[in-house]
Parts: sequence; C-alpha cells; structure tokens
Amino acid sequence: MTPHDFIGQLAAMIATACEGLFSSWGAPQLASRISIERPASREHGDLALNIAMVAAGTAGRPPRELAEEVIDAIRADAALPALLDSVEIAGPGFINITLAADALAAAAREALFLGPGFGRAAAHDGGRILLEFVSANPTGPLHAGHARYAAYGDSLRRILAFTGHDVTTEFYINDYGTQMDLFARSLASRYGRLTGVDIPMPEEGYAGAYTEHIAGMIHSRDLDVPPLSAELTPQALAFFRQQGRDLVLEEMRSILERFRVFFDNWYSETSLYENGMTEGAIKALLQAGEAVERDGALWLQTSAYGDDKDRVLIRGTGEPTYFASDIAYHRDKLERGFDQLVNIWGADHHGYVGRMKAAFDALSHDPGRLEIVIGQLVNVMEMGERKQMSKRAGTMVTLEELIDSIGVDAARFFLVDRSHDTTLDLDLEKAKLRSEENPVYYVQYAHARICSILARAREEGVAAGAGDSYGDVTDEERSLILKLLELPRVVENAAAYRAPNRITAYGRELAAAFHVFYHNCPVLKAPAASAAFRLDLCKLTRNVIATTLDLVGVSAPESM
RNA sequence: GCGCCCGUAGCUCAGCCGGAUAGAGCGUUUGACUACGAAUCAAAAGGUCACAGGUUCGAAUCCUGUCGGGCGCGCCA
Repeated sequence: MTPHDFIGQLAAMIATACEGLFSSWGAPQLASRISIERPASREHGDLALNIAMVAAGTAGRPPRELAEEVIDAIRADAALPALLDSVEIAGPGFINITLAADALAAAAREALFLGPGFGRAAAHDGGRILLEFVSANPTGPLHAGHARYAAYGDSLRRILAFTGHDVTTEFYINDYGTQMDLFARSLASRYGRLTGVDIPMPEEGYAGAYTEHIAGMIHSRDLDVPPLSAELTPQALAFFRQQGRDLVLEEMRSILERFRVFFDNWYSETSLYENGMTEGAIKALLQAGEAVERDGALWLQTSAYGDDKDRVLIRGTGEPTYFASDIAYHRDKLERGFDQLVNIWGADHHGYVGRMKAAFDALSHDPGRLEIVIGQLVNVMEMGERKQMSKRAGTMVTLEELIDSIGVDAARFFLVDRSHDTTLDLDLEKAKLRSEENPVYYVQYAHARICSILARAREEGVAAGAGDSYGDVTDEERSLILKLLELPRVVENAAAYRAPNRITAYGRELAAAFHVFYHNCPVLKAPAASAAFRLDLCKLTRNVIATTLDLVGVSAPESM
C-alpha cells in the first residue's frame, strides 16, 4: 500500500479489527478481501464496505446479520470509533461509513504536509522495468499514431516512477532492413535531382515531400558524397542510409522533446548486427535445440510454445529476419539487468506477440517477464471521412502538425484521456475547433484559480494553517477532501492497469469537486478559523492537481 | 476461416479482478457575475449498457453463442 493512503489504512484497520470475527465464521481469508469504496450516491455515506455480502456465501448466513457483527467489531476497536461519525447497515448488507470531521481534516493536513510528495510511493523492490515505446523506423516523421504511443508511454513512465518503480525508457531504432534501403534509395533519387543525376525513385519508395526536404538538407551540408549514378553503389546506399537515419532521428528527438517525451536510451537495431548479437541469439537457439533447418531456411519452433506456427529466423537468402534481431534485442534487455520488460506496440503488431513470448520460452526465460501492451490505432479523419495514412505517400498528420495546431497540453491530454484499448478517431480540423473546449482547460483552470486565490491571500494577509479541531465540515469540503484522499489509490491503479486515462479522469473529478467547493465556500471572506482551513484545502488541491497533470506530462499554469 | 480489440446518452468516451438509482464532457433548453478568475456553477431533457442465453443474493462488468466495426494471420518491419 502506498503510504499516506488514508482510505487504504482505514480498510487495513477494519480488517485487523475483524480478524477474530472472520475466524469465528470459519473464513479467516476474508481479512484480505476487505475492499472499501466510495459509494456512488452521497446518501450512502463517505465510504462503503461490501464484506458482509462477500462473506454470506462461505459463512452460509444472511449478509445483514453478518454486517451487524462487523459493525460491532468496528465499534469495539480501540482506535476506529474516533475516526468514524457513523457506521450503518444499508440495502442488502452494505456497511456505510461516514468519517469524523476531525479525522478528515487531519488526513488532509497530513497530505498537505507532504507537499508534492503526497501520493508518491516509496521505492519498490519489484525490480527494474524497461519500458519500450514509439520505436518507429527512421524513414520519416512521427505521425499521429506515434503521438498516441508517445503520450501514453511517457505518461506511463511518469506514473510508474511516481509509484516507486525503477523504470528506464527506451526507443528501439528500426534502422535496418528493406524499409531503410528503400528510404535510402528514395533519398538518393531526390538528391540526384538536385545535382543533375537521374536516379530512379523505387516503385514502393518514399515519395512524400519530406524526402525532398531531407535530400536538400544533405545537399546543403557540403558532405563528402560518394560518386552517384543511376545504379547506386553500396557506398552510396550506405551513405544515404546513414545520413537519412541521422537526420530523421535528430528530427524525432527534437519533436519528442517538444512533446515532453524523453527516452533514457536510443537503441539501434543495426548495432545488433554489427556486434554479432543477432548471430549470438541464433546460435543460442541452435544450441538449445529449438531451431531447425527446413526448406532452405532456419526456423524457430515457436509452435511448441503456443504460437500458431513456426517462424523463420534466417531466410533462404541467408539474411536473418527482423524476428531474429528482435530476439537478440530482448535477450540483451535481460542481460542488461532488467527484470520486467514492458513493450508498447500498435495493434497492427499484435500478431507478433505469440512468437516473441515463445522465443522467451525457447531461451528458457520466463515469458511472464515480457509484458506487451497493445495500443489500438489512431484513425485520422477529415470532415468525417477516414483518411488513409501513408508515410510513403506522405499523407499523414504528423506529430509536429498536431502540436502546432492544438498545443502540447491539449494534445497530450486528448491522446491519453481515452483508454489505449480503444481505437481513436482524430479529426485535426475538429480538434482545432474544439481545442478551446478540451477538458484539459477545465483542470488547468482549477489550478490557475487556486493560484489566484493564494496570491490574494498573501496580499490580504489571510493566514493558512488551521488548528487541530474543525468542528463540522460542509458537504463541499467533505467531498473535496475525500476526492483528494483518493489520489494514492488512483495512482496505484493507474500504474497497475497501465491506464493513464484514470489519471486524467481523476483530474477532472477533482477539478469538479474544487469548482463546486469554490462556488459554495468562500475562502478569504470566511471567519478566520474557517479561512485558514479552506486555504489549506486550496493548497492541497493545487498540489494534487499539479501532480495529476504532471503525471500525464501536462503543465499546471498559475494563470491562463 | 482463425486470433486480438471494440460495441454504453444525439456525438466523443469513462466505468469492466460483480455491488445500491449506469457516469462525465460536448451539443440542446433554462437559471446564476455588487463574494476570492463565468475557461465556472446550478437545473432540465436525453439509456432495451449491440442481441440472445447462462453463472448468483446481485451482471455494463464473468462465461457461451450471434450480429456489427477495427486490426492481424509473410522467408515485410
């Protein structure tokens, strides 16, 4: 449990208080099944327990009867009654709890005392995580699909780090193979046109305008270009491959930085060939007796480990496949000391999951250490029509266009606000029109509003720092505090389910709770004790909103 | 044909290791600036949670099947 998770601590205290009772029911394991939740309706109190209904089956007794006994156990506890205002049975056997005002206020004060550290978990001993995402091949600009995975992956990185995981991010550069060759040839053709050498554009080449731009950059750099002719020499090919790769990567790196997405490592696929690691992986598989020759190719027998069919490691031509180098890459991840490998892949790669897991089995690595998160695709729409995105033809919405048209904050919030498991329609024109009503502004506005109140409090000399006892709290104060106290659990769930969208959802809920509070509870004009308390709540809310926005890489402005 | 994902309000989507009257934003209608920011708040309207069975005290949530949409099923990456 995250420290300072007041709600979780309360659940733990209740579990302890009920241990004897559960044993007497012949179901001691129930203590671990205590779950405490926020009821949907305000009438049902602050928190609710459903343990009596869960227990009814095994105990063989009516839930309301069991609930009575749970309540007795809670009332008999040494510490619990002081924290609770009321504990009641409701409906089919729910136990509804209303917290004491002092307990709420004390929890809020403790959270405020922690400052930006509220909700942050202590370091886990769960091992080192390597989070790999985007991993585009450097043959052109990043597009809207990459933008989604970039926003998602980077948010996940922030959330995992915040919840105490040791996480490293990596961009795998697919700078090897036929696509790179095609790209190099396309660049050579473009370059040839600039220098009066006729080099044909490959049939499936990259004809987008951006290749012209890159060729122009190469041209303007006054480099030592190998001699060119219609038939490209290996030297010429290598030259354009290298130049193209470097320029595109440079571009990617800077646009990702603008998008506030940072990678710890950039890992080159080509390097796996140059340092013999692809070969090494293949050898290891041969030694393990998992690879066999058939039809002139070398196959990995992945079907022995649940894959649909065996997969080729070395083609008839003698060239290793992408799969072979990918195995080498993952083997290296483990050798570098990472315990858990999390890969974010687009849905168009989900067919690849089975063989990769099978490869882990074949190398006697636990496939459980490889977690592949499949992100659904992004459809680019234009006036309600689906637009075909093609890097080759250059018809796509780039990450850069996205940022330029709606801004980093709105783009990141929008991309991460939907579950990664749902296809996302992106209409750039509509996104532009609607950027003004992006929910990100709702959350940011709450933050700015608080900053403004706090500034005025300083001017007017209104003191924060409430005392120990608060008497009653208003409904709006109570809702706001309860929402604030949810942060540790929300963050933990977001990490566990790899679901940054839970963070944005929470941010909206918190902002809403604050706006309601704001409209009903004057802060600066309240009596001194109340003003001090409410100022504390404002500060805490500001901290928590800033935390949630930061967890998805969105700024928290002081004014807007 | 097989596999993965999705189907929830007019639109975009939350909620899914089962919980009480299914939520939010946008859009529509109507109110609130002589209180700290109206980028806000309050209220109304809007639903066979694709469909059909099953599991149980209880199903949007789990299981089976059907329909509809997306993606994949290369000696491409």
